[in-house]
Amino acid sequence: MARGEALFRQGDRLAALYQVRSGQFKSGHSDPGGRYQVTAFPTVGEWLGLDGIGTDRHCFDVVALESAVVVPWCYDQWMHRLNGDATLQHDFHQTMSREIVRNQALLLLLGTLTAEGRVAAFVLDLSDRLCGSGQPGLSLVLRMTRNEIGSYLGLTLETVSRTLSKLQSEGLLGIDCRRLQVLDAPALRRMAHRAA
Amino acid sequence: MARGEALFRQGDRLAALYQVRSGQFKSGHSDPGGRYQVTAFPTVGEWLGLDGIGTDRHCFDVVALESAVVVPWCYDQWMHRLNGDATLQHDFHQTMSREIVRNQALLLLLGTLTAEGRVAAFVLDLSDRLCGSGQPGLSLVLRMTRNEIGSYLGLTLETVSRTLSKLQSEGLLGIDCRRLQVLDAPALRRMAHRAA
DNA sequence: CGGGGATTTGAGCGCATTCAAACGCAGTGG
DNA sequence: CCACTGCGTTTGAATGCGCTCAAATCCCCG
Repeated sequence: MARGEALFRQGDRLAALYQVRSGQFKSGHSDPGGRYQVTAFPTVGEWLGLDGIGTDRHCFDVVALESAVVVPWCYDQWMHRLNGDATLQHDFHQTMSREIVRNQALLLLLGTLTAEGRVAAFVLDLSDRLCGSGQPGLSLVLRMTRNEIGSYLGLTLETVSRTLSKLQSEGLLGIDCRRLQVLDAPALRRMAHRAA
Repeated sequence: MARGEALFRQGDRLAALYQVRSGQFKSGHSDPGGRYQVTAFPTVGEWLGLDGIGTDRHCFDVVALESAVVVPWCYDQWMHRLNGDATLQHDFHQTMSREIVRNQALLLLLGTLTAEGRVAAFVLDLSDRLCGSGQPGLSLVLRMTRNEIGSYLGLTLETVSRTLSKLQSEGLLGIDCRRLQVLDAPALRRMAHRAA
């Protein structure tokens, strides 16, 4: 699918679950007041659409941030397969459970960290998921805007920009607009784990 | 189980899933830095222990805030039952999915609302879950401390206290230490949906 | 090469936090 | 019965972090 294209939209009926083969996505939600918040940046290996099982309708949008490939699994067929395969069923439950845990980690982040800690955690998380366990100096491309990052972290786009600049001036990471490299993962990790 | 007793603790091996029959609980997580954050206040009807499926170990503590009753389901037996019953399996998936969605709603809350909006949302959520759809004037008992509420909402205990006092002085709710009643649900709802 | 969105940077402000003190209440022991 | 202690709550004052408003610059893309 192409950059900017939606895999599904909030309110769509649940048709299939998807597994990401390549590409970065954003998953978001707009509330009654009309504002929009990014709730995740899914990427390779993750499942999309799990939010729709609860009510048969999707609660979030999922949009591709670059050209991407996903494998669709028709929901009914998938359930039928699970029902005959205890191992696959267990794997699937583990996936959903981990999704719950992942969100709770994010809650902790939003509830306790300063802007610096949030951005550090975001950078580490993204580099882990895109490059495997943070090899220092490895460069990656941020497909999302500062605004989207801010929405995800509960910050304004200006604060995100300022914080990235600050972390760069301290030598913890290199950043050239969308291109980013982690230089001092341990220091970032310390920020991400420290209290507000 | 008695007030203050733990159903399970972070790191415990997953033995069973539990359904709450009565009582209020808190679910929390302590991070490497040693700080503790409340991530939910489960109550009647909710499932406990779903976080443990992903890794076979629980990622959170669950502690009773008052004497409570839960129904345990041995995990292996439960999985076996699911495997032969497509309807039950679907119900269970819906439960897990809703858990995911619930957390994302909380993310939105922490990411976008002011202290006032957060407290309003908390009060409404709690009264909905304890009393059914907010009947005005109905009084309920907060089993958790201001500190626990603040931890859950990403605020300090002082801010929670101040905000509750303010909402009371505006006539939106009545509060006498642990006893609380919703007086103007629509106004609270507006606060909880308004932007920061 | 021009246009528009994204990004960076600055200045001032406001909300929530931090620090601090006083009060209420339950449990305990003299 | 009352002082004493500990914990939870309330309230006040001052600080500071992140937001708002604003302007300049960069970069992608047509």
